[in-house]
This record gives sequence, C-alpha cells and structure tokens, in this order.
Amino acid sequence: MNEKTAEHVAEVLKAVAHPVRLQIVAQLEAGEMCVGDIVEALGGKQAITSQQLNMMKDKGVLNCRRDGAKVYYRIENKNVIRLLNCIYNHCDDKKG
Amino acid sequence: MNEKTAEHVAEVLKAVAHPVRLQIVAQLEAGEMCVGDIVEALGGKQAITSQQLNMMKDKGVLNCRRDGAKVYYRIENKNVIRLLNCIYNHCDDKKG
DNA sequence: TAGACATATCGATATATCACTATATAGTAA
DNA sequence: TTACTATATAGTGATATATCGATATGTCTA
Repeated sequence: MNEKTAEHVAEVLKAVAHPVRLQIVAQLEAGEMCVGDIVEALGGKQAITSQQLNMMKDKGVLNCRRDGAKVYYRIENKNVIRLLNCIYNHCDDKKG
Repeated sequence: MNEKTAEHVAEVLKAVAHPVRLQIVAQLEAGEMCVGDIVEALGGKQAITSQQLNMMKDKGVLNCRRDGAKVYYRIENKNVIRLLNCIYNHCDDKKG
C-alpha cells in the first residue's frame, strides 16, 4: 500500500473509529435519519452529535439533505457498511 | 450495536487507523516479519515502529514470537485482512 | 414581525495521540 | 565478563481530539 492511499484510508477509518460514531453509522444502515432522532435513539447530546455527523460528512462517510427545519443524514460511503460487516464477523469470531 | 461492542470495535479500528500502521498490516499480510525488516521495508524509525507494533499487539490486531534476538510479528486478527480488502474496494470505487 | 423548534458553531478545557531522543532490556558471540 | 545487535520503554513537547455549555443560525407558524 502506498503512502497516499494509506493516508486516505486512515482518514476514513478514523472517522468511524469512535464508539458513538460507530453507533450512528449502525443506526443509519437502516436508512436516513434526522439529527434529532439520532440524538434520541442514542441518548447523546445535541451539540456533540451534530459535530460528529458533520465530521463524518467532511470525511465522505455520510451525506445529508435538509427538509424544512430538519436535516437528514445518510451513509454516503457504502463501503463503510461492508466494513461494519467485517467487524461484526470479528466479534462473532471472538465469541466462538 | 450496543455500547460495549461499539467500544471494542472502535478500539480495533483505532489501532489500524493510522497510515504507518496500515502499511505495517499490509506488509504482514504476506506473512510474519521481524521488527528490523519492517523498519527497513517502510523506512520508519526503530522506536516508533516498535511502539506501533506493541500497540497493535495490545489491541489484539497482531501477535509475535521471539526467535533468538529477533521478534517476529504476524497478524493475529484475521478480520483485519478482510477489513483491508473492504478498504481496497472502497478505493477502487472512488476511482471508477 | 415574534416565538418555538431544529441544527450548527463557538470557545474553553481535558485528554489522547504523535514523533522524537535517550536509555533500558534481551539475546548472541567473543 | 565485554562488545555487539535487536527490540522495548521512558520522558517530553507538539498537535489532535473529545466534550461541554453557551450561543448563533436556519426554518416554520402564527
């Protein structure tokens, strides 16, 4: 793996390498959600959740659209889903 | 995803979410290597490489065995390889 | 317009990570 | 033992990240 690729990949991985951000992505796997619903679903704080959503959007993991007062986030980088599946397998392996 | 799982997964992701550590893992995909050879292959510094190897070992990503004066590291968490493949696919997608 | 609600941003602080030098430890060979 | 090679660890300062309360911005409705 060349250095440029490594740096880009590390960026994407860092974007999701956080407990709350992983849970956000897991939530969004089922479909887009607005900020308020994500906050409620995960029991987080509004400001922090918004920051994390924006951060993942900046890194290309998520994208969003505004509908009236609400902003709906969705997974933009579909490979993140595959990544999550790899991780779930890992957890299964550790159990078995 | 429950919080406990999310925390564990985030730990593993953080362990590889670094350009040099990604390159180390990519190197080790072909088989075990001793520290000195990894240092030489990636052009890093001895101390830093050793720290990163130990860090990934602590997180369960790598494991090692001593053979005389040399210490050979290998990938312990095979799912990290699958993870890398997901990532490579991601890069391909971005190009195409 | 005012007021309510949804989301984003600011500014401070705490903590974590990074790369680095110097040094310590472990093993080999004389 | 000494000298040498291989690897690990300690201590430091710079930078990055996390979290927080407070506040700003955007959108709707009346």
